[in-house]
Amino acid sequence: MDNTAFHNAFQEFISRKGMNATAQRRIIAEVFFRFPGHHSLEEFYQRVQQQDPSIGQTTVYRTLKLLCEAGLAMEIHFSDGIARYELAASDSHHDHMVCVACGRVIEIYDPRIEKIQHELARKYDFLLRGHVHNLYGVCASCAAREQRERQRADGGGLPAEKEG
Amino acid sequence: MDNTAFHNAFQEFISRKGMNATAQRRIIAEVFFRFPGHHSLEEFYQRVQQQDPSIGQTTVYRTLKLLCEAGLAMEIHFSDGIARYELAASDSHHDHMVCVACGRVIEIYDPRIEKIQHELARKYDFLLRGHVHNLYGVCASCAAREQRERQRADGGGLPAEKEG
DNA sequence: GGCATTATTGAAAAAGAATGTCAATTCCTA
DNA sequence: TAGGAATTGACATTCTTTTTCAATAATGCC
Repeated sequence: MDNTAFHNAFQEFISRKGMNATAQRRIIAEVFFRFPGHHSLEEFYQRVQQQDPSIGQTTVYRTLKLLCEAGLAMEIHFSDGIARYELAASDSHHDHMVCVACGRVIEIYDPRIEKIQHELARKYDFLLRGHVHNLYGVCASCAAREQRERQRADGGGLPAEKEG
Repeated sequence: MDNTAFHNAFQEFISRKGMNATAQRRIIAEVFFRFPGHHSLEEFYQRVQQQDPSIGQTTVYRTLKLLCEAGLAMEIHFSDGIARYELAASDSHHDHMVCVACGRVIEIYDPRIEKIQHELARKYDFLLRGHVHNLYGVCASCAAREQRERQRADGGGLPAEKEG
């Protein structure tokens, strides 16, 4: 996979802002573009450390913010309160099915939604940069577990005579 | 608006779990059911304080978690890292068009998306509790402003002969 | 190439939010 | 109403995000 276009876009943003293209920024951007999926600051920091242990967490943090400003990254939130970052490329998708019980995340993709999103952007006169689309619910196994717990609670608490 | 059904559901959950129905829990649930929209712990706490200043933040926090467990509340995250809670009623919509430049938020609603969401939940065997759907982009006026700034940046650096 | 200026870095501290602790209080059952 | 368990609320702790600031590195100028 070639990420030249991303690097160029970042470079261009950096110089337009009158900022310096430093080795740290290059390495962090590199890691970001090559590490698919949505990851926390900590996870990116670990990866960056492998590349160059001298780079600090603060710099990773700031560079991720910078990538967001440049429109190349997106900060997304599931339900655990930890910020995650992922590629905000127009062909990357941010549709997730999140289990509120166990935290499991399934990536989903439906071209119809993409199509409608573009329609809506046109309707409201927006230049679409990305989106976050999280469906929250309870996955099958957690639903089953909750069901069992509910039954145990009924059965254990007091022998229920009444129905419903 | 009558929230009896919600209160009953909460009551039922409380007793099913073998928990006590306390005055605090009743007041907090009351505030939650009557305070429309998505609010942070702090905001709910303020409201509860008005009702009963003796109730502590911890109890509000715990009761909101309880409401989530009961499937009556949902914890949602925008992009500021603060957890917000809102009614997990099936008819609540969370679709927003957000301008990343000026922060303007337009509420959107498209029944086709709702329909697809239910389809997807079925496909992945999830019990849907709610969703967050944010489209991020640049609104028309901000896009125009950014365009001007880009041109000024070009013009300022070196006298540009070419037209964009 | 060397120097001054300015931006950037990274360790540590601060700020902020979420969660845990525990003695005091309240609630439920008998 | 008494006993035992659950709950409460002030505070402490943990965890993440953000700021601070002295040291360092990059850029432009000569």
